[in-house]
Amino acid sequence: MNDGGSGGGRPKRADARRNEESLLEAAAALFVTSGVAVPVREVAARAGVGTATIYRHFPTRADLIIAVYRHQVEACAEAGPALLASAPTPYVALERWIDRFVDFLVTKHGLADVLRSDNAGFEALHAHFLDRLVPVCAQLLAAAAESGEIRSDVEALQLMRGVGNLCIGADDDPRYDARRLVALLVAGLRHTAR
Amino acid sequence: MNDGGSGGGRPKRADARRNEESLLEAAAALFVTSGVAVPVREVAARAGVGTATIYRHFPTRADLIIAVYRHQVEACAEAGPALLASAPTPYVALERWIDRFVDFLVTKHGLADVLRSDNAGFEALHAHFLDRLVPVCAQLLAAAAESGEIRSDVEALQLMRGVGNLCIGADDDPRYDARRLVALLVAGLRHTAR
DNA sequence: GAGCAACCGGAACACCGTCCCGTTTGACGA
DNA sequence: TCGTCAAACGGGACGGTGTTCCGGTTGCTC
Repeated sequence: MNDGGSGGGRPKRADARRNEESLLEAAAALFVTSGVAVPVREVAARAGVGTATIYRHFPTRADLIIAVYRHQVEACAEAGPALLASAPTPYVALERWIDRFVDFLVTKHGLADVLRSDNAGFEALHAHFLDRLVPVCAQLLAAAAESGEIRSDVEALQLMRGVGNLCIGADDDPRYDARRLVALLVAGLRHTAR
Repeated sequence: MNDGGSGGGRPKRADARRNEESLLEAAAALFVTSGVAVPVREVAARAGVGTATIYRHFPTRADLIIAVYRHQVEACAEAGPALLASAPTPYVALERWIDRFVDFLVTKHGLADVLRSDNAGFEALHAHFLDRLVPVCAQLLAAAAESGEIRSDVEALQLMRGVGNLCIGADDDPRYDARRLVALLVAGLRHTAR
């Protein structure tokens, strides 16, 4: 999104890059304490910039969220093939990868809440996250299907959205165990006992 | 909540009852077209009353939603025992009842979106809906567990919330099939093939 | 028909996201 | 080193939404 200044065509101004960094830092901190829906003004205030600046760097809230969690999503995506290689069976790899994805969602207050919506301007967020992760999930699903462990008529996108939805509200109600329900959902993929 | 006037202690004034009716009617209509998150002013305007009036009758949005859907929730609750009696096995009854619950959620735009939140003032809504439906669900679960069809370590509250969550955003994305995922979740309750 | 309390409507307030405009400041060439 | 100018900035203005307050109105009762 930005370039350090070495190669590119039109390097950003130094203060602009500094502000972008400040905003990312402030957002990351506030996301932890107040959730991803924290008011724009708060992020701007904490970063020591004006409200307009945040829009200049991150036109929508989704852009900010993407930027903050980009590397974590990347790590999750890369974990897919690794798990497939290391786990005893593809199904186990799928289980573990989904578990990791759940971890990612649950530890970010309210991330799942916002991941769901298509209607808002969150399509960008949706697009980025899913574009990166759905293929990984699809690979795991295909492997597990081919090994005969699970049914083959469920698409990765569906599964991911289902998992995402199940994680909504997971962190503000101790009686609700998202991980448990996700495990149930994944178990539902297996061929039923008959 | 109100009394027609026959039995009770302190009958409401006629205009108040008229307004409450108007509000319910307006809300029901707008919920269908604009979802349950329709602005308060719109409901008030359509009912031909002031904004304060809506707060007088329904202090929170949850109260309004409860009032609008009260009889449908009731019908759903009553369907539980009926299905248990008519279905071939308790598990099938559970399947059908859950399906009915999903119908209820999906046909109301955005109802599930709001059903999830504990943080807001939606606890009342949560409380009412769940208080009424969880016991029914628990009964079905217990019956299916006793007949040996499903595992017995999943609580009704968990299942209901999971189903509710899976229904979020079901009506604004044709590629997302909540019913399908819920079926998967319910299938996950069965004992795994080994 | 009069009095009173319940009730009403709309304006006022608070909060949030978004956009605009006058000002500042970093980068670069002279 | 210094002047120039576009990029970037900040804070305030705007529109929309939920919530509350207050003066006026209206139904009920005696």
